[in-house]
Amino acid sequence: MYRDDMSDGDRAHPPLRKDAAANRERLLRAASDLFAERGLEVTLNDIAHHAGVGVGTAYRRFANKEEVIDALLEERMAGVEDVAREAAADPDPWDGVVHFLEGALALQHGDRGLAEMMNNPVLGDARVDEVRERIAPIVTEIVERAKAAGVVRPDLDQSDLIFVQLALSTVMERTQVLAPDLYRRYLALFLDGIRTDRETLTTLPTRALSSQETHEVMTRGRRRARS
Amino acid sequence: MYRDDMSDGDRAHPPLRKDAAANRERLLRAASDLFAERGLEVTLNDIAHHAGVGVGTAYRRFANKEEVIDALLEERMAGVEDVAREAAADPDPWDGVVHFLEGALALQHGDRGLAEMMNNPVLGDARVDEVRERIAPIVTEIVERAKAAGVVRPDLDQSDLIFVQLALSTVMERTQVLAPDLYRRYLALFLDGIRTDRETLTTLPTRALSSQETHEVMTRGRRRARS
DNA sequence: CATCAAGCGGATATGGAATATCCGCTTGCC
DNA sequence: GGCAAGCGGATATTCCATATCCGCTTGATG
Repeated sequence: MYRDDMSDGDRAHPPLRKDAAANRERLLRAASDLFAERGLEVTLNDIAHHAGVGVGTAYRRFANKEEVIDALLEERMAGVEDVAREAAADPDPWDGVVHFLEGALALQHGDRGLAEMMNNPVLGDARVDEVRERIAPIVTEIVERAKAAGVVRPDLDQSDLIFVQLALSTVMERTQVLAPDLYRRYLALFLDGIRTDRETLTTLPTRALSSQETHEVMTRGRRRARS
Repeated sequence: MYRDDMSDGDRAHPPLRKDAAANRERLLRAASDLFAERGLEVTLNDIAHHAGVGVGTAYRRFANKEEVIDALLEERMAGVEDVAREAAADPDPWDGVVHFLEGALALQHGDRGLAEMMNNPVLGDARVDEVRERIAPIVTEIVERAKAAGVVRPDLDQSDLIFVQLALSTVMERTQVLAPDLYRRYLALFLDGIRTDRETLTTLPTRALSSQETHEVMTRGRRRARS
């Protein structure tokens, strides 16, 4: 199985006219912005508008939204893979674990679309799944190495990092506006729960939210009602 | 005996005919089932069908879905309040903390609608908010008591229980089908991160998911695509 | 047991939102 | 200068949830 040899969408088509190619780029950049900012729910019409081109142009270049997502987000997921590799390569096994979680979450922090992609089993099916499968063994390696070094509890499992990441991403999403870094507080708590070194407590990196703020976060959601 | 004048929702209405009152009950029971099972996204039409009555009947009794939700879920939220009170009354301050988290999550575990209600700031506005405000001080008490007793880390905050609950509810929802109890594993990890007693590790209550299972969970979501 | 308002069912109208197309006009390219 | 390629964006299409309407049925009442 080889990677797509042609640089990008050119395939067997006659090359795009200069203006058309430029518009394609503007569309991709607009999509990138919007996905990061608002998540994958933006419409192709939104993207066209944001790019300053007509809807028709958008639909002439991309059959549908998934095609745009695929074009953009496989590369983003590959970024997660890089983080995992870096983490696995970290000389200190414990730092590796921390590095992976912090890195993966930081990426999602800057890109809501990526977060949705990673944590929702919905869009951008095939290619993203493939990346996920490439990442899994690296995570296993990170965890096994830390266990072997005795720095994490022996009953920790590779899948635990995935689910903790999932859990924290929810906190992240929900507090993104009011307290964008709050998720790091809970990451720290979790890390203190998996370390073998039980002597010291990590200093929590973020202050907790006040009652008032908590109430606001749990109350004013921006996620649209289904109804 | 008869003549239950304005005891509940009747207001200034003449009392319902016997069959109509029965249907109203069936509708509420059906709604309760469906909310618990499928969450708040079910339609009033769904509810009517499940209750074995026509759609018209449903709309004659309830102006819209929110009215049904309000009728049912304020009481469910009150259940959470009870759990908080029990927890605050637990003789052991540490057990109180555990009790609250386990209890709140267990309630959500059996009722998807309740989970959505608690964690989504969307539907059933006014009354649920009010309950939330009644719960907040109890949670504060639980946490403060535990801190005073020295059983949890001093930098723990009342709001932390809320956000941990939020984080875990995501795991719970995502694994409900394949591994309904998995969330308890992560609850245990968090608890180990919160305790002051750093000598022992809690035995994790649930086995971790295999790679295969993890992949399945992260892949086959049932949450509808926005697209 | 006759009467009739209250209640019922469910086909269907309404509304809204996202997706996708069409067509008259413009523009890069040879 | 000619014309295929490209463009804009109004609009058709699809889908789905919400809500209504109306001819038929039924419980309550005298």
